Amino acid sequence: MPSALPKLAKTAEVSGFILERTAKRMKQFFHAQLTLAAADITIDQWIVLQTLESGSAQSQYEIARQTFKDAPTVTRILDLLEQKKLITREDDPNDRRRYNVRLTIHGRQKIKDILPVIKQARLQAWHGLEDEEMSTLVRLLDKVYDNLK
Amino acid sequence: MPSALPKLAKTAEVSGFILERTAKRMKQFFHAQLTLAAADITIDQWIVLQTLESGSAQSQYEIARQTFKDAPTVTRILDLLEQKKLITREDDPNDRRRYNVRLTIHGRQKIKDILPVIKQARLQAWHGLEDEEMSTLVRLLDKVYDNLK
DNA sequence: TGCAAATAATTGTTATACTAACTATATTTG
DNA sequence: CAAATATAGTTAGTATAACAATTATTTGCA
Repeated sequence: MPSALPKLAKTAEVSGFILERTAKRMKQFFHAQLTLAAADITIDQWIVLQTLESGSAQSQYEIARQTFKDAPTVTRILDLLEQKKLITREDDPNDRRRYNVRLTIHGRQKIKDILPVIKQARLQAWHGLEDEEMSTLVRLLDKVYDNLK
Repeated sequence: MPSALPKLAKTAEVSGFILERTAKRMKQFFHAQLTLAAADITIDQWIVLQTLESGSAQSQYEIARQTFKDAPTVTRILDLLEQKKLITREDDPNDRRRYNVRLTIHGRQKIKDILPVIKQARLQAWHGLEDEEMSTLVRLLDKVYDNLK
């Protein structure tokens, strides 16, 4: 029976596709929930806001690192968040190349308003997955991630 | 011990992030491999080419459905592939709204040239994952995908 | 038959991503 | 200390992606 090898190759062929498809759908879904809630921010803007929420101000470099976005992308997302008055850029007194990016009060309020929407969306996304399945999924995805470093 | 519930919430919080991170890295990696091989196409253009490879000409609607891209995205990717003379759009004699999209000889050659690069990249991406792990991953991703329909 | 609804594709707008090139400032090192 | 190098951030160009609106054509049904 010569089907073992072809089957393996076939799996590798579709897995990348399934991965991308799911990630895309997830993004679409969260984006749709934000639109529905009239959140007036995108999911990527949300990711940046949430990164800032931990407390202290952060450089754009640090934001890029934590969100896995690149520097130009962070620049533009921050431009939009600044327009919406959700963040400010302050000059860093110790390094004049840098900004310290901070949430405004308005930005903190936005997070408070939107968090329930995000939590609800997460519930739906992971519905029916056991605890153990979740950690298996994360473990396998991390393995792939490490393979591509 | 009150850690069971928080741990669950925490997992749901990071899983979407891990999923997106891995999908993004995968895309970056394949894109980098194509660039390295001077393939002169992007990964999304590759996905469309590969969809066309099965043989018969296809409508843009069909390409969109199979690749999970939307119609405008397919239109623009095909514009680029047409510029590069890798595909042609022929009028469909039975339905004047449609095009039959076909690979050119040049397009078929491009696939032949690039396939080894893609196969090698797949090997690296899925390195160290058992057969069973692969199918588990696909099963779990599909479950999430279905949750978001 | 005739008209409303559905379908295929395009165009326009906004956002994200990658690359490259650029400015300004800091750091290293010879 | 000065020159080379590295780092932080921005700008520009191209590609992908979602959404909405538009055009042309076909289908469905009264």
